[in-house]
Amino acid sequence: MNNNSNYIEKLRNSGLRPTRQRIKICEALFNSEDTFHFTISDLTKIILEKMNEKISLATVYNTVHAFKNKGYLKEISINSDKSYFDTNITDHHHFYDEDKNQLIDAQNHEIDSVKINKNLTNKKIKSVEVLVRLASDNQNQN
Amino acid sequence: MNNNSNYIEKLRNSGLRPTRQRIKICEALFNSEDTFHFTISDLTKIILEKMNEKISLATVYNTVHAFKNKGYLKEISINSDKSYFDTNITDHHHFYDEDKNQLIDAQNHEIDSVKINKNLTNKKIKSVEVLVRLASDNQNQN
DNA sequence: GTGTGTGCAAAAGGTTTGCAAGAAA
DNA sequence: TTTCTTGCAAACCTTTTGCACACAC
Repeated sequence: MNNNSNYIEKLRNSGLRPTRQRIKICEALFNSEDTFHFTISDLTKIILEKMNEKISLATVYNTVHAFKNKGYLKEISINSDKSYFDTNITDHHHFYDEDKNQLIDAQNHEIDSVKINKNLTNKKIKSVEVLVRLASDNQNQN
Repeated sequence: MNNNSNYIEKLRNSGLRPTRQRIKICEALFNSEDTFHFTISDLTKIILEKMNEKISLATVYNTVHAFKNKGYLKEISINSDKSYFDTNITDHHHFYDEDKNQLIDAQNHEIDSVKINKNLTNKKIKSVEVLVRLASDNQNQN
């Protein structure tokens, strides 16, 4: 795993000291090819159970918010239960399966880009987020 | 204000007993022509300050959720701070002004309907929500 | 009278904060 | 040695819950 030297550099370049905890969190978040969604408690659990390391909640919050501010993570609004974060920082939309409580990245072709026809004087569009909620089709149950 | 008899009927038709508290909450929410957005604490404050009536938090939560389940209110996801509700229950999208922390209903023509190109076996689309985040344009500040 | 709704206070959950001890520069 | 970071516990806020009392029917 010489990824760690990349993380150290990445952190340093962002003005964040490469501490043991932050490097672990980088490993948990960015070692996989696949992007994924998580809550703070998911992440804490992953680090504790899969990586055998205990990082205090305050530090996890701290680091996740720092990463979000640096643009390494995106926050997603699904409901007000908790905050969900996404390691996929490209512009993309989401499907939310309400039966399985599962958030799914939409592929580019699955949701056409949204046209905004509004006069935005002195304002700019920061983001356009589409959330498509899905539920089982009762007319066609099985 | 003979609106109250409408509210009483509306409540009764929904299987909700028309209590003093529920009628007050109806007045607070539905007396105006204009739709609006609110949090539970907003609503509690409005009832307390503008209508001089104290309704316990538990009852406000209770009633707002009952109204949401009956389809008289919609819940909106902006962030995970708190739940926002909308008295506009038609299909519509939102702009969120991050400078003013203000949520604005999009007019139908302002956001074109979103095309979903996904194979949804045994699933149906429950809702499509677009949230456009706005911020001040720094290239054109004033 | 019976069943539902209300109000209070306590509890629960997620998130933030203050501060002393520890690590990085 | 200076500055930033961590960890813990306490605090905070929103939301939910349990239960006795009150109200609608």
